Amino acid sequence: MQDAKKTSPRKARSYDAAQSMQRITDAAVRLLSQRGFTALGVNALATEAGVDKQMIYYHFGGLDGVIRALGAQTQLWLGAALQAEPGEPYKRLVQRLLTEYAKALRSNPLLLGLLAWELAQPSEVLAELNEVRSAAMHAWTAQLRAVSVAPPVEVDAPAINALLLAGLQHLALCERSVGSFAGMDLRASETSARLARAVACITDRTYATATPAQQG
Amino acid sequence: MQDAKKTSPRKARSYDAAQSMQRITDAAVRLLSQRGFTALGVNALATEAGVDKQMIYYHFGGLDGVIRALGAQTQLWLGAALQAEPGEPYKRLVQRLLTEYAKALRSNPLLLGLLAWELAQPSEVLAELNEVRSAAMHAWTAQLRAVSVAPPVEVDAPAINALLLAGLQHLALCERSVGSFAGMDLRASETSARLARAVACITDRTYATATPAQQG
DNA sequence: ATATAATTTCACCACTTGGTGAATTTATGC
DNA sequence: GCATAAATTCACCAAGTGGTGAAATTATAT
Repeated sequence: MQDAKKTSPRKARSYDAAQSMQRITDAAVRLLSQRGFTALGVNALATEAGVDKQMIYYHFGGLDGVIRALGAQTQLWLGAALQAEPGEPYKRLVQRLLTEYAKALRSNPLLLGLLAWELAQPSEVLAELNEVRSAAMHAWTAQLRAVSVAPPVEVDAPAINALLLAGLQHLALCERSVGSFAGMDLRASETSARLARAVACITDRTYATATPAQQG
Repeated sequence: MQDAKKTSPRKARSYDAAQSMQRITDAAVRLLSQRGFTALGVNALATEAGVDKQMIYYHFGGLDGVIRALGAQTQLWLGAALQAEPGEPYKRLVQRLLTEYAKALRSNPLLLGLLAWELAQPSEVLAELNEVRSAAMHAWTAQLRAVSVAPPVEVDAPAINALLLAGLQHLALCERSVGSFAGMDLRASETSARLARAVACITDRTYATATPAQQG
């Protein structure tokens, strides 16, 4: 009975700060991605983590600290997995980016929870996270712009891309909450493919710079 | 002093059910559009309305009843102000629709509050409102389809329109909460014009059916 | 005028919320 | 082994939550 402590010395410590913090952040992720930000209170979080709520104040200084830790721990803004290929035309690059972003977003319930939270209740902590996220995205697009080809000049590429990005983000949020938008069943199996094709179609035609050689 | 009751018989009734209900729904609109749905509790609503909270249960049966009344009272889904002009090409029609929708949405904080609420906390009552709203929108597009020209067949118009609509809606939500999206300052004066132009550009090029006569 | 129904207010309930002081238990350095 | 610090638990607080029963007030019909 009591030899369990010796067989696994790494796990069976009763007073382990790191483990407690991990439990708390894990529970926060669970609550936020499954039940939304309204369920993320001090009491509920402590209960979900199986820990006294005082631990939240002791280790993180409060709920805000947990949120910040969440941002530091998880990669909320998509890793730099997306790279520009050498001679890739701008329109195809944007298309690939958007569809990849949509896919990544749909499989990241934590980020979706944070985004919904920010839309409903803007706060300083969430603004911090947003700051970091958008800064990363900015740097990433800048690095992209340096490497890849230039966008067409005759259109307002930033506005267009923002609009499409916002659309995909909104549809991801709707899929998770209501499940549909404007009559489209977002949880249907073919929907994501339809949207990907729509993105492709839009980028293809909108970023078609006075094509030197007409094809198809 | 006591003649005030006789001078304005319509207003100075102390026990007026209609007036109480109006006060409550008005207060609900105020709270929801200004402070978000987390501020819309039974107690806060009663206080804001200057009425005992029992009135909420007596007249509406609870908070849900107030929400339903909100949906019935206000026109949440844009009046039928948008009509298709006789020979208007599809792409211009869609463009006009989208920009009008964006404009109307931006000036309707109540609807924005409800949308944000639904994204964060899907509930039955909100689903009802959403149902009504999307049904109205569906009927409206159907009537539109009957009157106006047909959309191009070579593209998935519903998906494209949904994506653009979702983008505008998301940007409206972001404008109200964080104020920016993807590095764009949504509260800047020229932003709405930029977005309108982006929409015009996208629809113009995406819905350009093998144009019979090239102009411009 | 008066009885009755509609409307409003008051007082209270159990429960949850975020937050804190103090005691208790475990780890750690000497 | 022992003092000290770190980590955890417990007990409690004031304030706020949704909700209800019953009394009090006002309108209305007779």
